[in-house]
Order: sequence, then C-alpha cells, then structure tokens
Amino acid sequence: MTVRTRFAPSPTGFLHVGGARTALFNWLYARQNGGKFILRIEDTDEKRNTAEAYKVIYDGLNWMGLDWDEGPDIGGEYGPYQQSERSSIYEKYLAQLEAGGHLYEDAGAIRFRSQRKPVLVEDMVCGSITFDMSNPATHPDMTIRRPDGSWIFHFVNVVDDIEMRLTHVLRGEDHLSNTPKHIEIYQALGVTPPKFGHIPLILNQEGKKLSKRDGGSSITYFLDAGYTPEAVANYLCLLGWSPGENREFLTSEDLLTHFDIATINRRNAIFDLDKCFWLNGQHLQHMTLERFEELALPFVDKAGVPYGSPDALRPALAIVKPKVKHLSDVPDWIGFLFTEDYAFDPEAVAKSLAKPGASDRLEALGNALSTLEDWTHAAIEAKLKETATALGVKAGELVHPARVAVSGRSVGPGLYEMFEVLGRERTLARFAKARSLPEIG
RNA sequence: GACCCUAUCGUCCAGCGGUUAGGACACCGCCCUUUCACGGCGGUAACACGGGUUCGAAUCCCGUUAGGGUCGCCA
Repeated sequence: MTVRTRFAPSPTGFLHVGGARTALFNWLYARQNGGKFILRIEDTDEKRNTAEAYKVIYDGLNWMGLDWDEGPDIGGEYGPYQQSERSSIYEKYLAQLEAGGHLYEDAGAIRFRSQRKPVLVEDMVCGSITFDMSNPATHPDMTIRRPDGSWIFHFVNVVDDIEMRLTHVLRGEDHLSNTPKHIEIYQALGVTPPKFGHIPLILNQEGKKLSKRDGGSSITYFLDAGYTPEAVANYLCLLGWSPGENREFLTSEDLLTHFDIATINRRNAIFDLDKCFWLNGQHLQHMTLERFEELALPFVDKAGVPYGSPDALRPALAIVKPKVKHLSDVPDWIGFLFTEDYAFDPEAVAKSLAKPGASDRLEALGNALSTLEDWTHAAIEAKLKETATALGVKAGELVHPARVAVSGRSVGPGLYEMFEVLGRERTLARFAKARSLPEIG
C-alpha cells in the first residue's frame, strides 16, 4: 500500500513553525517511503478563504522545499483539495452515519452519538493509549454540523482523510485527546483508521505553546531574517529527535535518510532561537557557493546593491559566505565593494585611521602594493607583512587602518580578500581617499 | 475540575540496571588571528521529590509535585 500523508492547514494568512514542522515530518515520511504528500486546505470557515492566505501557505512550503503531489493548485485524483468545495461529499457521509443511527439533532445542530466504549489509540510516537469514553461530561458527543449547515472540523477532517486515502496522520500532540473521537467516526463508518503519530509541541521561552504573538513563530520570520530553509528544517527535526552519535548538523539529504518519526521523544520542547541561529551559520558555511548565491540574491537585490552582473557579485559573496550568519546581513557586508560612495564609521576612523602615523603607514603600504605583481590575497598578505617588518611595526598597525580605508568600517570580510575583490586600482584609490579625510592629521 | 501526555545542565539532545552522567547552543576563561567570525583547549552547570523492585537505579513500578495538552456550534 502506498504511503499517503498530508498537511491540512487552515488558511489564516500565517504559517506557524509548528505547522511547518508537521508539514516537514509528513513530507519526510512520504518521501522516505516512496509515498505521496497531499496538501489540503481546511477552510470550513469561509472568512479565512483569501488568495493571500493561500499564498502564505504555498510560499512557506515552497521555501521549506516541501513539494506536494496533490493539492488545490495542482489537483489530483481525490480532489477538490479545499473543504469549502467538498460539501456534497460530506453530505454523503452524513447520510451514511444517519442511516447507521449515529446522529441526532440538538438545537438545530447535528451531533454524533458516542458509543461510550473504551477507544484504543495506537500512536507511532506516544504508544498505545486507551481512552475511557464513558463520561459524557468529559467526552461530550461532538457536534458535526452547525444549524447554518456549515461543517465542524472533526467530521470533515476524518471524511477527507478517508476519501483521500491517507495512510498516516502525523500531527501536533494537541490533537491526541481528539483522536479517540475521530476513531469513533471511523468505526461508525466501518473504515480502518490511518496510523496516527502525535508529535510534541513547540513551546516559547516561557514554556507555553508557541503562539502567533511570539517572535519567530511564523515561518516568514525566518525567511525575512535571512535563515536558510535547510537550517530551519535541520533545527525543527532536532527538536525532539537526534540521529545519535552526538550529530547535529544535517543537510536536507541527511534528514531524508536519517530522520525517523518513530524515534522522536514525547516531550514538548522550547524553541531556542540561539541554536537555530548557530545552525544557520553552519549551513551557510557548508553549502555550495551556488546555493549561497541563490539564497543571498533576493536580499542583495532588495537592498539595491549595485553589483552590476552576477559575475561581479560572485567573488564578493564568496568572501562573506564563511563569516555571515544571516542572509539579511549580506547586503551590508558587501555593499561597500560596489560603490566608491561608502560611508566611514566615525568610531572606526577614530580608532585606527586617525591615529598618529597611520596615514604614513598607509602610504607606505600603498607604495609597496603598487608594484605587487601577483594580485592575490596570499601575495597581498605576504607583501603587507613584509612592509610591516620594513617599517618596524606589527602587521596590525597596517591592517586596521587599511581595513577602515577600503571599507569604512572595522568589521567585515578578510582584509586581503577585500583587496583582491576590489582590485589594485580601487584599493589604492581608497587608500588615497582615506588619507585625505578631514579627520586624518 | 475530569481525562491524556511529559519530567537529565538555563535550552535542545545522548543515556534504556553497574558511566568520573556525554554532546551541542548560550555563558566565562585561554589559544589561534588582520577585524568579526571559524577553529582549538578548558570551565560553570542537570538526573523534580518520596516510596518501592534489585546486590546495584537517571534508567523498571507506584505516588506526589510541576509543566503542557484536550474537554467548542475554532481548526
């Protein structure tokens, strides 16, 4: 039997990281088993049904690299894939339950009568749990349809999972207590339930369920802040799971081969943005330059960095890739390489360039570099050190003023790498420009 | 309140009857170094509590406490 999993978000205009995680786990499970991953939009509340809300879901999943085999946008064998268009299907199942004597009316709404028998939930992550359904006070008969004819989540969710031939339902642990109710519907319909897997929740710093209000609870936050999807996926999998051997850095391909839903623990986990941040730096550092380029380009373009052509941009990206931690920092880290109109940070100028003798040392360095044959970072480094020795000063006495001269700041990419990217002409011109600054004595 | 889940450093994860309780993030030193990073070395820091079971419990059982979740005509 082909594995079929799904992600069934409500179009709220917000993709929660917890939602992204369930989507990721379902996607991984489907891909690991040669199965299908289905996207279904649960929009029984029509107010939510807007094009922008759909776009948020599509964009979020696409960004994470999660592709779906069936969905509202691409169709599929068991469509439509949005609940607002499936009412006739629900009517059919409702009639079946009615015929079985499982329904009754209550103030215009339709309720499902519980059998009041114990229900066993065999969960892929939580194990076997038996729910005693005998107390109507704690397990009231659930409403299935409102007086106005609209449908309630529990019912349509089960019907769709049946109709769409889902074999595995991996979802948040907040649904664990709802599962026996869902199983009762499967039983009333005479259908074998799918396998369930309830994954622990993501908590905020206060240990509460991560909500919209919490910073970093939306997947767009990670996108905008310059996180890479591979780092976010890596981090999300690490929450509650470990591949063993103290391994933590996993590429998306590693995740596909190693991640195992059955071995995640049952404990809710607090989201640690610091660790995600660290992982992001690791991924940035380890990925190919091509991938880095692909991810950084939108940020560079958005900031309006005048890099000219991709060929001119590439070397600049190459020298910041090992150092930058957020893609959103890239424009700031490379901007000065593409304009002679870069700003001088007053503090940086005061700390090195304005120091006595700095201008002279810069001149000496400029003279030495003007005749350097091989304009590579290695040769530049050798020449700078040679010059320092000749002047009888430490390399830092040349390095620091030179850094501020060419970049206007005290923090940035490697100095020799910056020189190399700038080229001799512009490097020396910037030395001269810096020496003519009013602050320089 | 009832029901369900959970309980190892501040945080995440290892540990599955015998360990000096390990790794990572964060934090603090030191080293490397052209800044910032990276990297290296070292440090602070945990088995919630109480009973069992056992020759022996972080590991198994029970209870307590704490946290989370569910109990909608939200999804």
